[in-house]
Amino acid sequence: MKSPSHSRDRGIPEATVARLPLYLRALHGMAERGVATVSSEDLAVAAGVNSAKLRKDLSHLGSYGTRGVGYDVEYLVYQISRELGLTQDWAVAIVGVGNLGRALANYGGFVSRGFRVAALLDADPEVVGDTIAGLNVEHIDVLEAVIGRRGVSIVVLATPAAAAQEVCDRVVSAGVTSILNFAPVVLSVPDSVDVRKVDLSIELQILAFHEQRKAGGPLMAVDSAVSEPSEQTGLLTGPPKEDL
Amino acid sequence: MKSPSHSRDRGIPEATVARLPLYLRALHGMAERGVATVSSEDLAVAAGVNSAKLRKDLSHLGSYGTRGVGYDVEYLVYQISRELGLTQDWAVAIVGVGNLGRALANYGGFVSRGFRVAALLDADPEVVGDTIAGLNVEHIDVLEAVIGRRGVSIVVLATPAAAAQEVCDRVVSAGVTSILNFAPVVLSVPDSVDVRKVDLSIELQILAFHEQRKAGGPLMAVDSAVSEPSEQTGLLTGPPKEDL
DNA sequence: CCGACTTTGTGCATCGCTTCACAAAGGGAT
DNA sequence: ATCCCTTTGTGAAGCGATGCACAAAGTCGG
Repeated sequence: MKSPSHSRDRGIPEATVARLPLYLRALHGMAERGVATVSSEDLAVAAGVNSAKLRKDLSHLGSYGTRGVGYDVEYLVYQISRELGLTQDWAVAIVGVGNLGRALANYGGFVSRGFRVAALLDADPEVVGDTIAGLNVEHIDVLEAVIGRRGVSIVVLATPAAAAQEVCDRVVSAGVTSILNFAPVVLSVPDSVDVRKVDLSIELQILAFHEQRKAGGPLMAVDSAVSEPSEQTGLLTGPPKEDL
Repeated sequence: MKSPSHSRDRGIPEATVARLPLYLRALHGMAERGVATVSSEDLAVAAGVNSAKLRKDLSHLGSYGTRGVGYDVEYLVYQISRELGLTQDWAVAIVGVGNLGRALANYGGFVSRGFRVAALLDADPEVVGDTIAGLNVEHIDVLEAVIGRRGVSIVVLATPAAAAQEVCDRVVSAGVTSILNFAPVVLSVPDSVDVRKVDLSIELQILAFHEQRKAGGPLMAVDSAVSEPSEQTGLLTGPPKEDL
């Protein structure tokens, strides 16, 4: 399920799927502002893409535009939502209630459309029993039961790196086939399971690469950056845990 | 700087750059376990990629392998680190100290290699003055001063969506050209500025899409999706037009 | 009803990334 | 030194994504 484009994906390219949420967000904003119809050009600008690309993307869903006019905002919202599977409610479980897990649990946009946090799980007895964002934190022991009984189909992994693969295995055994992984490890899963990863340090490193290029190009002076410890930054004590 | 591949990038493709951190992480793990040399095959497995791809990626940095033997782990770590610009220290400022900002500030892997949190900034007087991960939270008013004086070259945006563009503009004016954006908005910046975005809800929506496909495939009852435009769309406002 | 104008949907050329497959290069044994 | 084995580095084919450019299709004013 990792492969770029599926045989029977009804021909919706992966690259298009990745952009649909972007269009959807832009459309929601427009709907709220009372915009009734929008041209591919305007929507493309709002989503930060090329208008030809946008039209081609939308054409994969069907012909939902009107030539000479544009797209009906509400209708398009519905069509994209349906295509993305947001017309139903997805039960999500968050495993690992460290700093990040807490942040995710409190993340409003989570619940907003299509997703519902159905469980918070952690191995640490210290946090089990806490209430976060109105949810009780349960012990990881009940993982399988929770997944089964509450119909969890998407699991968010926010555990320390060391625990991620083990939890992942259990989650997969329990029948979950969609995982969003925040732990900095390469998870190994069967082909039938979809894993998407969000990795802060990778993003920073990519930025650093380009930044270095920029600095080295024009007129690289002194590599500043390290110069002054400046005020209180010097006493950055070791952070609590390796937990993300 | 958004363009996929730069003319004078010394020819390192963007796709390759995005994988180098992955290789680096795998190599660090191996170095810690005392592995001296590694073959492209083994490293590829550890990083979750195809071995031919890995070799081609590494070949963009130079010929650092030994035929018949493999790659020297430590040497390769150094070469990749240098290429990514991790041999210097990058000062990072985190703007927006909500749940996510806090989690990021406490993220250990942050400081570990090449990156140093140099400032935490927020607009809310309630949190300004707090100490998080050993750092004092300062008011957003001093943004420009902090960026200038502490040599901040990478800014992490963890503000609410509504504030993101404004903060972004200020950050860019202050001379920052690398931004990691967690706010769910499309930032508009000059071409010379690199923006990478991390967007939880987009990732979830992509997972939902594939999950829906999986559910609809094997033996889903209804399915719809394919054949006809389906009439139940009526519950949303009427489509601009219908039929054929 | 017509003609000018707008905007969609898409064929096509192009581009960059992936993957295969293999020659070239090194190590080690005899 | 020679042969065999391993593994790298890369030419070339294949594949999907991008963006241009335009015909088709629709709107609107007269």
